[in-house]
Amino acid sequence: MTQKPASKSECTAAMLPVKDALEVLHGRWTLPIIIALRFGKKRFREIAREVEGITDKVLSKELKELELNQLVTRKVYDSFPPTVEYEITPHGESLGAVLESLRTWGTAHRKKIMGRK
Amino acid sequence: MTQKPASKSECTAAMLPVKDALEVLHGRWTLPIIIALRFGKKRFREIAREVEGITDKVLSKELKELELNQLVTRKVYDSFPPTVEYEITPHGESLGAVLESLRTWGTAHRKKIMGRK
DNA sequence: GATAGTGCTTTCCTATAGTATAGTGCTATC
DNA sequence: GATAGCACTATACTATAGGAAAGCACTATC
Repeated sequence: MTQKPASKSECTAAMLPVKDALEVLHGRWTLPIIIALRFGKKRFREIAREVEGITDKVLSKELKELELNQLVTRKVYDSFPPTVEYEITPHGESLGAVLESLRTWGTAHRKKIMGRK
Repeated sequence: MTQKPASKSECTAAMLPVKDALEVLHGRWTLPIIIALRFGKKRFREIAREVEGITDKVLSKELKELELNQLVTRKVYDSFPPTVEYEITPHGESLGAVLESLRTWGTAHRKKIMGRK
């Protein structure tokens, strides 16, 4: 699909939203967290346990970012030991299609590059 | 779409290829380069001019990575002033669908977060 | 009354990505 | 014969992501 003469503005326009999306998905932890939450709402400690290797500091930071991006909501029940629930938003759920296409391509890529598995 | 009990292995399996795909797409420059090449084969200097801000060193490194990932091919014509042509492979082209879904989601995200534009 | 669990925050440190700048061997042009 | 273009490579720096470890206010349990 080799197209038109390719002006700079065309490239930029084509790229901006893609860049936005990738900025949301980038880091090492964003994805594992989102995927964990796609299986149902969870508390801080639960996420920390499921996303192995992450430190509290980083998890806390990532969750803040996800909240800013309106991908998850944070509900605080101020009970005796603090209870905070994180839940994915509809907007977060809408990442499903993106994840699916990444998964499809990633699978093909993996076969291509690594031969198998 | 809140699903099953969510075992660790399920999450991992769901994630691996997605992670692979994101690893290919990550960095600041990969995408601009790929998009530039989707408009047609180009020489080193042409890419350098189109992807503004990139330095030669980084471009050279990124192109090597893309070649390793079999997303672009490198053809050297050993003429008087060196001529090297980079062209996207079919596998590289197959990123189109991914890019498209990233673009779609990114557009929605942009509207949601920034209010407009 | 010591211990453990909760959801964080703080400090300090390292690794990696990216930047800036210059240089190389060669040629064609002025 | 100076300059500029080509496709790189080299060196040395900065910025950002993330890691390790501890602390905090609080409570329920032993």
